[in-house]
Amino acid sequence: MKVDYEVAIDTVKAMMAEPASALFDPQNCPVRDVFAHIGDKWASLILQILGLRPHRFGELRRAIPDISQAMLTGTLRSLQRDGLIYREVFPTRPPSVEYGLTELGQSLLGPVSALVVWTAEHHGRIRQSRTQYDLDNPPKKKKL
Amino acid sequence: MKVDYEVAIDTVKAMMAEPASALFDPQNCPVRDVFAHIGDKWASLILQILGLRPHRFGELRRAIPDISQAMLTGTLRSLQRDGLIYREVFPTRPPSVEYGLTELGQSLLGPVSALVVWTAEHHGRIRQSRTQYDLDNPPKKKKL
DNA sequence: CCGTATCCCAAAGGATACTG
DNA sequence: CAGTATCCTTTGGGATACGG
Repeated sequence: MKVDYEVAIDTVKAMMAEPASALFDPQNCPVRDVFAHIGDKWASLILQILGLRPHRFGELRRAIPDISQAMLTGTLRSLQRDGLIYREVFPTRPPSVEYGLTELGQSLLGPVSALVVWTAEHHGRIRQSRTQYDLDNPPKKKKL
Repeated sequence: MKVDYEVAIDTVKAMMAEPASALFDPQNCPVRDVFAHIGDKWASLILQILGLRPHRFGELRRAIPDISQAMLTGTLRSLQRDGLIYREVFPTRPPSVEYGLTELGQSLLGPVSALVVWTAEHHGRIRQSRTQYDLDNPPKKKKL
């Protein structure tokens, strides 16, 4: 599936132009709502990993060494609640649990990956910009 | 500019396949780094608004009624530091300040808008999924 | 092996008052 | 008008220990 960025930009502009656009309604804003999830520290990473293939709980832990068990469980729950991933329990001994993308999650993988690609391409320039900014704006001095 | 989601997905998969991929390096992961900014509660919203046209500080405040002055200032600083927006001061009395997208910010608008469009299209299904999940998983009971 | 519960600290974020 | 400083509350997220 292909997407034209110009069209997407215009679509969003049109959404914003509506009076009382949902985009500006703190209660009902899809952007804040969804970005709050996929934008969090771990969710998009998990999404990408599950995009490769389904993983078991322990596999995910090993794939993301610096995540705590509590956060992994919590993030998976949240994604599952949103219908982006499925959770399947196999009644083995000891039990094993597999996570994978639902169709909805799969459909999210495209736009998110596009953003990741942008990110990877421009990361250097962003870091450069930060360095420059910090040079121009040295840590402030207190009044004497 | 058009983007093929399949290509983006494959690109990211290739990035993840590399041994010691930067994507899994907590220190150097562009995804975490950039998502931490644009994924935050306000940054993407500001990006979209500035995509419409440059805005003054007060205009932004009015456009986003539920943002505190401190958060607005902080978010703008962060975006400026990353080189996504510019800040221009007009020496009027009283002074006025204009914010707008840089070229880099403009180039980010496409991928982010694509994600916003996805979000708007699927928000209903996500909310539905949440409701269903909450029905299936009633608030837990304490042990007696 | 998976998941939950608890505790605790650090950072995010809001309100308000003050300055250039 | 724009921005800073301070205070205070809420949340995010890590460590650990325990239960199914």
